Amino acid sequence: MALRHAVLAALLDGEYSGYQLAKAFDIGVANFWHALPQQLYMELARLEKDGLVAGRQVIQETRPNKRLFHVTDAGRAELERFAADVAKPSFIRDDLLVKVQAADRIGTGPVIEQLEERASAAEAKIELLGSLLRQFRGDMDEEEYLRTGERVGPYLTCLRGLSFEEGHRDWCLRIANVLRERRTTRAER
Amino acid sequence: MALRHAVLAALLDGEYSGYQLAKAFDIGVANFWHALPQQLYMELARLEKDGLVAGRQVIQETRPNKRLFHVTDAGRAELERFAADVAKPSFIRDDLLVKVQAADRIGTGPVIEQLEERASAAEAKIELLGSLLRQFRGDMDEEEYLRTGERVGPYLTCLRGLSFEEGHRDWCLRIANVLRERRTTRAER
DNA sequence: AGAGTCATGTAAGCTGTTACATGATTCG
DNA sequence: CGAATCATGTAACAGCTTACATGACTCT
Repeated sequence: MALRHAVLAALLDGEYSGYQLAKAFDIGVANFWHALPQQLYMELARLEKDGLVAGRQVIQETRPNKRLFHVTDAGRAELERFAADVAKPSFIRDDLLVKVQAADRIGTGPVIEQLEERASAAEAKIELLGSLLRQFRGDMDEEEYLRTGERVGPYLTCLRGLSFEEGHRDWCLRIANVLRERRTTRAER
Repeated sequence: MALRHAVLAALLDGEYSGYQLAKAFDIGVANFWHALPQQLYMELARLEKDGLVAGRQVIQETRPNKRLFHVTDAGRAELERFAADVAKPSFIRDDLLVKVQAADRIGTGPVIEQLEERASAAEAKIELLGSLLRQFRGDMDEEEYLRTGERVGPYLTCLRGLSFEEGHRDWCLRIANVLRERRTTRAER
């Protein structure tokens, strides 16, 4: 059970509905965990049953009703326990890298295109994370915020996301160039 | 079915047994896909049944017998098809980042320790990848190898792995320092 | 003598994805 | 008027992890 702790950690800063959580898992939380909305609804139900989160119904008139969840003391204790035991190594799974591994044994055209699309997507995410980080730290500069800010957890994970996306973008562009040049060279032979 | 293509891509460069593949999935292939040996044995059986790989028995005297697999023409065609259709976005799942997200709401001691262990592990992987890359390119320098080398796919994915590990190491060390300084500051209050 | 490597699998259980299901409101 | 947003779930299926099972050889 691993999604469980990601949900608890994401829910530490206030009340969220399943729907809002799903959006968080698409932006900031995506830097350390990926999950689909269906999974979140199921996990929230399980967490509530186990007493690690509690929800309250909010009746809305112009919108469907929703349930807002927060972490209970038992939930915080569970996170504490989780933080202390050994972490599994992180792992990557990426279709595009599989394609690159095969790149010079198959047609490179579509792979080059996808590398460039990925680079654009990474660029967009970089900008998104940049503004998220600016929002977090307000008027402070980064060093000051990291020393004195109230809540730095989400800031730190976004920093990792930012560096990941930058590395990803640079690699995609470089590899796209390498493959394109190799294609030209071959065509000339 | 996603592991399937990772196995095909890893198997492009010759014959491997399940056991050898498992080791590859622990080093170079780990840069784009993670899988346990059990999964590989199962996947190889399925791939063989579907005619995408073929295996031949090798009888050994001082070692248990083994089966060496290679990609068939049908397998190569399947990879080609795979490379052309849209790639799912890559995603990360990392326990340690979950802990960092929660960091200033729980005890940071164990998290700092784990960050430093991770940094060492990343460092070890960086060295491993460095020597792998040197082995690949022989006497050539990187640019020359990327322009003229016979088979650059595995080199390119290792480059991504290298940059990922470097980013990971740097982040771990920086975050460990940030959390440690915040702890000291709090203790002084 | 004990640990590690070589070598291959099965089975149970847990996790994650895809497809299905519904329906009002708001924005362009 | 169509698309996106808000809002929550169920069910079937596919994929992954953990535990079990075996056994010889080599290195320290």
